Amino acid sequence: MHLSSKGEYATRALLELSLREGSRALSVHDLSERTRISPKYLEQIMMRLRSASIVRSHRGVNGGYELARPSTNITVGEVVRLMDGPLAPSSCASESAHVPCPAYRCPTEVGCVLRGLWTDVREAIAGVLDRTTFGQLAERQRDARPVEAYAI
Amino acid sequence: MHLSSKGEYATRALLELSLREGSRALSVHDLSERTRISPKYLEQIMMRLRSASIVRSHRGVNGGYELARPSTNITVGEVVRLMDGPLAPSSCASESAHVPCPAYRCPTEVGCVLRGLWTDVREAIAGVLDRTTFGQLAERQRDARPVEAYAI
DNA sequence: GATAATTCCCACTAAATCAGTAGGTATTAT
DNA sequence: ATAATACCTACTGATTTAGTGGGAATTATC
Repeated sequence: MHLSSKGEYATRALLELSLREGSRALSVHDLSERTRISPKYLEQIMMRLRSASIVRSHRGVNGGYELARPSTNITVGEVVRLMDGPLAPSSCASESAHVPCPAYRCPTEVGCVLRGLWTDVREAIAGVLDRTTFGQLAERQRDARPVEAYAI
Repeated sequence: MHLSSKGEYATRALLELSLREGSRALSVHDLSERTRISPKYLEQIMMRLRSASIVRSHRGVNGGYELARPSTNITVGEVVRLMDGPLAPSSCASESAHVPCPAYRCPTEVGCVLRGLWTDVREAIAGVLDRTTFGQLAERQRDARPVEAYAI
């Protein structure tokens, strides 16, 4: 049930952008230093977020990326689905990319106990990720003690 | 967040064994026909379940596999962890295989908002899978309308 | 004791996915 | 004009996935 690095990096990058919402766009170069993600890899991730209209970009000098919508209107679930595919553990339980079960004890899918189980898991995951926005994460981060306050 | 085929097949095989709990052991050959899983692949899966003491085996003619414990005492979470590794989406949120975060905004892990999020997801998944036993699944299956009753 | 059914065990593989890297083009502020 | 940026496509090496294959050991039955 592991998230890919794309999923993890995309959330990191978007949290960073959410924390500086309102200020000017951040270049991949700067964003990669702040998030410690390889710049060329991050570039691909940002392009994918752009084509999904989660961020928008400006080219040329002083260009970069910024959120395309308010951070309170971008859910983690949306981003994880974009980078890693459906949340469901089995495609028979997926809403976004449903594929019917093989016939094993599941002829009509209604009443298949395994499908029921995977659906419960899907809903548990979606319950967390679809209700959490980057606005909330940024708020939690600001409420926490600042990073510098920790002894390392 | 997709389950591997090993995880899915192991649950299918164990559900099948749970439905016939008490009767004599089932060979890989028979089990593979009932679950529609390639026999050689299923063999590997059953061996792994055996070395984890979830099933036990008998060799020779009329040999096969049966549950090593009552089905009410085998959770889906245990099986999924065995076949697919930790439930947590990120290893920083794993109980069973914890690996510290990279330093990004998470110097001591306490108060890291992303870790908090992945921990919430892990708990949501574990909340379903660790509370569901194969005994329950078998019961649900028996309560459902029998497969033959469906029009196909 | 032979035979056939079975688990056990190890090696191999083709395909897919992952996690990037490389290099060039287009755009734009200065 | 220049330099900083995003845009785009292709490539790659490592790992994982989803199996297959073949033979040795064990055991019930004849």
